[in-house]
Amino acid sequence: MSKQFIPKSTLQRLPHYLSYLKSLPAHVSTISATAIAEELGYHQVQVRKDLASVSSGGRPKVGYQTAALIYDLQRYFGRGISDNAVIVGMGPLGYALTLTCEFSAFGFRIVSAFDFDEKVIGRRCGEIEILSAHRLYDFCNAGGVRLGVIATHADLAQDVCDTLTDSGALAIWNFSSIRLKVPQDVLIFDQNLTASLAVLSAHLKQL
Amino acid sequence: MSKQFIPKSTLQRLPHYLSYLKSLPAHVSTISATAIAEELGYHQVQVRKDLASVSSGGRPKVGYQTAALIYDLQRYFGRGISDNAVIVGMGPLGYALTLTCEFSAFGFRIVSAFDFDEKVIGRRCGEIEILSAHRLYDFCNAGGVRLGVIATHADLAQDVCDTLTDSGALAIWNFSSIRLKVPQDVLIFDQNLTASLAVLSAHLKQL
DNA sequence: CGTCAATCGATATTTGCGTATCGAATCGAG
DNA sequence: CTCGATTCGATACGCAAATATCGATTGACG
Repeated sequence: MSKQFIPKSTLQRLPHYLSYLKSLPAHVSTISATAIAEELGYHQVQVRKDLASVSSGGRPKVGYQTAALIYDLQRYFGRGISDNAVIVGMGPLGYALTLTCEFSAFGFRIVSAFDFDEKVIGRRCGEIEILSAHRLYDFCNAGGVRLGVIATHADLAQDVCDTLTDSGALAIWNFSSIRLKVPQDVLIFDQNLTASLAVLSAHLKQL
Repeated sequence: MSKQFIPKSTLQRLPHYLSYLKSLPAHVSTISATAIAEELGYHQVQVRKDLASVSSGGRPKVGYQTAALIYDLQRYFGRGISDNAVIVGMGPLGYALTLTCEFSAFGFRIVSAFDFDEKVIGRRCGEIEILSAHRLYDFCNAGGVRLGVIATHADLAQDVCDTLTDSGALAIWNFSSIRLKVPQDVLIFDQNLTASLAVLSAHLKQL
């Protein structure tokens, strides 16, 4: 188990391991990297490396202890105090994200949602109340919000982003189609659906 | 302009160039790679390489012709006949994707949406009719569907995927959290929101 | 007309990540 | 107890993409 830097690509695979391990029947107490790789379509060496970064190792000829792996993975993601998060832009996409993403499994707590549209302000999305986006700055400043999810239109995204980072947000999950400018210490994670369509489109055209 | 293989990472940046160029005032007739890189936060060499893959080059001391670049980019994505696409799983996420993704800008046409839930079958999402997922196979077979968007729960995803590929789909845009197994010639593009949360969570924890 | 600065495009170099290889450890069978 | 099969983990290699470097071209200006 190395507590150091874990590459992004590894981090993205870890949830796959976790959900796969949890899907195993209870009597499977150990599992080999070979078996995991086979099932998930990864390379066995990659599986060993990935698991080594969060867990304390397996035994030759036996494999890894399923329960210990699950424990280590869950601890890695869930550990520590929950990070407060807000979501801005409660159109269909913001609405869907709020309802379907498992924020809590990764140590996040959605504390509020914001929108500019008077028609949705005051309504609820699940347990979350939708507030006016004009209250965003004050709210974040007071609540120690660390993650901001941006699901607004492109033309509002940079403003919202500035508000979030100015009020102390340290990471932005950006669903808008533009590149956000942020201070150096803020992590931007782009989830640009437009870019994905570009890849798919190009792939089909060049067949 | 190289008509050859364009790497995935480049393809994902191309839409950014396009939307930035379109946002420029009309009187900006030429622009340098340096300026674009500055604005979008890329490296200038990377911008030149990226643009070289779809456009026919700029001139030293002047830069690229804005209009020509926009034309080339749009032609690259929009060219050819529209590819038919279907979306399966009309929960909040499928609903949001259908309404907000600019499928048409990338040569896709959403021909239908599917769900397993009797309560939503028969309803409409924008101009799209929601059909029973049991009709998926026949529909795709008849309609020459090339792209399938999977926004179902994880436990249904593999079944849906099999149906899609069996009926001729060549690319899958996968929003479920599991790894799909597909024939070799089918492209899977994973848009795993869970994996993104993992990266964000890990980043905040290791501060 | 000649010089300088800006910019492009081609060719290295570097870096990050995936993959292969190999020795060491462990368990089971004979 | 010994041998062989399996699996782990460390090191070495390879590839693809990002970045650096450099010469070539163009326009501006004196």
